[in-house]
Amino acid sequence: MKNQELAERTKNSLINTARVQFTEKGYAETSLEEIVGKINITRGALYHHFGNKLGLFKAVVEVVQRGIAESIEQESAKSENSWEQLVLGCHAFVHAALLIENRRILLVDGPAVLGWNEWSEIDEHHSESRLLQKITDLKADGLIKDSISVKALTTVISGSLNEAVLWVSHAENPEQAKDEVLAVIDVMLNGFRK
Amino acid sequence: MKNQELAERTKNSLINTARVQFTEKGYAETSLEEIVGKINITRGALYHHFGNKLGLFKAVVEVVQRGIAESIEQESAKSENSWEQLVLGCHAFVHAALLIENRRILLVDGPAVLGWNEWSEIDEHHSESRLLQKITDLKADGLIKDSISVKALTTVISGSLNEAVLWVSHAENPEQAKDEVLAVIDVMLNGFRK
DNA sequence: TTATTTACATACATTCTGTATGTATGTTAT
DNA sequence: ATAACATACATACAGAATGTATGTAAATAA
Repeated sequence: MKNQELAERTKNSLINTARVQFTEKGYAETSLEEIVGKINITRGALYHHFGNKLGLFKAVVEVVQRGIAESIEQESAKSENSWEQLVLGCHAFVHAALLIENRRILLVDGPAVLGWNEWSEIDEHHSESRLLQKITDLKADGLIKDSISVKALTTVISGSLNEAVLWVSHAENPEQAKDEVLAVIDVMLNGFRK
Repeated sequence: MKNQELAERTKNSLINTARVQFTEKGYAETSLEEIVGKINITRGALYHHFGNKLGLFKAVVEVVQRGIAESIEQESAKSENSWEQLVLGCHAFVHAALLIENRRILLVDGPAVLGWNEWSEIDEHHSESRLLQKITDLKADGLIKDSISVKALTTVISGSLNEAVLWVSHAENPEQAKDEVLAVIDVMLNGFRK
C-alpha cells in the first residue's frame, strides 16, 4: 500500500498547486511546467494521473465546488425555517464564492473552460443542486408565487449571485458593496415569495 | 483613398470570420490560421491590423456589444413609460443575447478572456451602461425601493439576465424556457419597485 | 522469484502565437 | 514627374506550450 498513498500525495499536491496557479493567472495563462515545477516533479506525473490539462482542471473544480457546497450546507442548517434557509444559503454562497481560492475558478474560468454542458453537470452535483432542491421544496410548500418556474427561478437567482460576487470583489469598497448586494438579494428573494 | 478602403474591407472580413470562429469554437480553440485561411490572407495582415489575437477579439467584442446595445435601445424606445422601458430593455437583452452570433462571445468568452476590468470597461460603454442609467433614473424618480443600491441592483439584474440566457439556450425546449425566464424576470423587477 | 503493474521521467513531435523582415503598391512632397 | 515615404500585406523564423511515445525503477502479484 505504499504506492497508493504516494500517488495520492502527488495527486493532492498537483491539485493544490494547480488551484493556486489557476486562481492567480487563470487557466489559459498557467503552464503545466509552472505547476509541476513548484513541487519538483515533471509533467509525466501530471499526465499519468490526470490525462491532460483539462483533467487536472476538472479535479480542481471538483474540490472548489465541494467546498462551496459544504459552506452552504453548513450555514443554511443554522435555521429551521425553510425560507430563512434559502436566504442563509444565498448569503453563504456569496461569502464562499468571494474567497480568492474559489472566485476565479468558480465564476470565470470554470464555465468558460469546461463549457456549459460539462459545467452544469458538475454544478448540478453541488451548489446549484442544493439551490434547486430548496426552491423546489419552497414551491411545493406554496411559499413561492405560482406563476414562477422552479428551474427558471433557480437560474435567475444563481446568475444574480454570481455576478454580484464578481462586482463585490472588484468594488472600491468591497465590504460596503457586499452589504449592498446582500440587501438587494434579500429584496429580490422576497419578491418571489407568495 | 484606395488603400484605406482596402484596409477597411480586410479588417471587416477578419472581424466577421473571427466572430464566426470564436462563436463556433471559442476563443482558445480557434487558431488564427483558421481565420485568415477562410478569407485567403495570411496572419501578417491580421497582426498588421489588430496587433495580436486579443486585439482581434476585442474588435469582435465591440461589434457584438454595439449590436446588443442597439437592440435594447430600439426596443425600449417603444414605450413612453419609464418602468416599461426597463422591462422592454431587459427582454430585448434576452432576445439579442440568445442569438448564436452574440451568445458565447458576450456571455462566456468575453468576460473570461478579457478579465473583469477590461470587460466591464467595454461593457460600461454599451448595454450595461444603458441599464445602469435607466435604473438610476427610476431611482431618482422614486420608483425603486429606497433601501436599494443602484449599482448593486444593476449588477444583480445583469447577472440574472446573463445566466437566464445561457440556461434558455441549452434547455430542451428553448421557447418555453424563454417564456418562463421572462416571467421570472418580470416578477423580479416588480419586486424592486416601490 | 519471476511477471506484471504503477508511478513516474525523458525525449520528441506538433501546434500555436508572436516578431522580424521583405516587398509591392499606394500616397505625398517637391 | 519623380523621389521619399507610408501602408498593407506575405514570408520566414523563434519560442513556448501541449500531448504522446517510450524508458525505467520500484512496488505488487503470481
